[in-house]
Amino acid sequence: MQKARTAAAGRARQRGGARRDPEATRRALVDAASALFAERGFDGVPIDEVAARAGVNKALISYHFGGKRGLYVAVLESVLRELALRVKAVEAEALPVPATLRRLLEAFAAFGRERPAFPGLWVRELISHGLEPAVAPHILEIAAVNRRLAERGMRDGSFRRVDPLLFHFGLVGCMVFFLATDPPRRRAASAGLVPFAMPGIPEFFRYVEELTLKGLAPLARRKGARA
Amino acid sequence: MQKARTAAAGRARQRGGARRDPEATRRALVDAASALFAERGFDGVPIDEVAARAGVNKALISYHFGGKRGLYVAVLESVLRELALRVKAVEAEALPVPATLRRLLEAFAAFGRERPAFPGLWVRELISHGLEPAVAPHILEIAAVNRRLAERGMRDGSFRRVDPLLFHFGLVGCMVFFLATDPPRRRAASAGLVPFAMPGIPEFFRYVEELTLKGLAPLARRKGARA
DNA sequence: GTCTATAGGCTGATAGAC
DNA sequence: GTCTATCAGCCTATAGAC
Repeated sequence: MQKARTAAAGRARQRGGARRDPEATRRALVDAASALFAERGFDGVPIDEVAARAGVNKALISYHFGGKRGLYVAVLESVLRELALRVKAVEAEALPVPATLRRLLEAFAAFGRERPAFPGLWVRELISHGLEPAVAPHILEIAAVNRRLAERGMRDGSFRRVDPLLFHFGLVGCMVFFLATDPPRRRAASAGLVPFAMPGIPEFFRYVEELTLKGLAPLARRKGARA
Repeated sequence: MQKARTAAAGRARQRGGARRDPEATRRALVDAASALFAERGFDGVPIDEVAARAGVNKALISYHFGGKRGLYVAVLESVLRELALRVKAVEAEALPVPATLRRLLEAFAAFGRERPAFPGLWVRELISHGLEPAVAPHILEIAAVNRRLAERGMRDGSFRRVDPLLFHFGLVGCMVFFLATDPPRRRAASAGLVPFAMPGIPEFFRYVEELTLKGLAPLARRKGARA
């Protein structure tokens, strides 16, 4: 929890009207909302609680973000921006295709590890409200990285002919779904609802990596195609 | 929409107290709720509306299902039961492994076509509330079918060594995620938020089939391994 | 079993002082 | 920019008549 900073900021501004640094207020709100929404979803969190955790007044949510939904979108936007950044960083490493694929998987896995509740938040948003225009650019950037990877793979002989868009959706679909359902899967396992051990994220991601590499390999096998 | 039947039932019982067939009431409620929840999610639908659409009084929801949440669970249970039934029917066909895989994909695709909003409903539920004990058996049955398929594939040489559970999650993860996000993807495309044509369900499912078959094929290629 | 009517809780938003 | 106070809306659950 990065709650310490937030609470301190709240205390610092505790009394009095127009104090200072509206940007800090916005950030405190986004941080608090980020944690809370991730845990319980949009409908599960009253704005009073967000304001309390941020150490600011709830009226400020309307003032700065135009309402609860506006704050929510700001949260999504900030997190997805960061993910897109990481994905682009992987592309910039300019490694061979199989290594890039692995680094991409790792980037998503790391993201899921650091913010375990966010993939679920994102999937719910996508299903419930569709692609929010404010976050669309980040999503498109990620898709573009994946598509370029597929194209490069076809060019250099790592992959056979494949639709880059299908490649993209297959890859992120698997990953995001698994990450989003990991917390509930873990809970179901602990609750004894399931008669087997649930696979973990690293295990599953390794499977996806292997499946992708082998499934897209050209018919004539290449020396470097092993996982 | 199967609304005709529902509305008729409602009209038929329109006036008076204790009328007849409580089972019909329950079914009308589940049908109405199924459509409404699928469209707008649990929080998006007031029970008044469900009752109105079912042509019964809203108090009956508490009476028969113990509240809104109980009705919701009944909806999930009924739909997942049907999906599990279809999946088991595919297994009972006892076709060769690649054909079974294809029929499984088809069963999911058909399900998504007939109830386009349900995959989204299910994913949201999974993420928000975890695996509801009432539906867990159906989910486990589906997983079991997939696991047995993987095991059979390894036995008869269609597949190389693979963890059946990873196989299951990879397969349903891809499918369910794609189905759940298909409606919003389509909307995003119509809204011009995206600079390319979105792939359709049949296209994507064919890709998954091919990727799975080739990705899991033993190193020594087999004659029947082509899609 | 079904319906009517009502209560009670909670929530998001704003008006207006500082 | 920030805070206090308040409002109006909506939703679920139930008591009780038929």
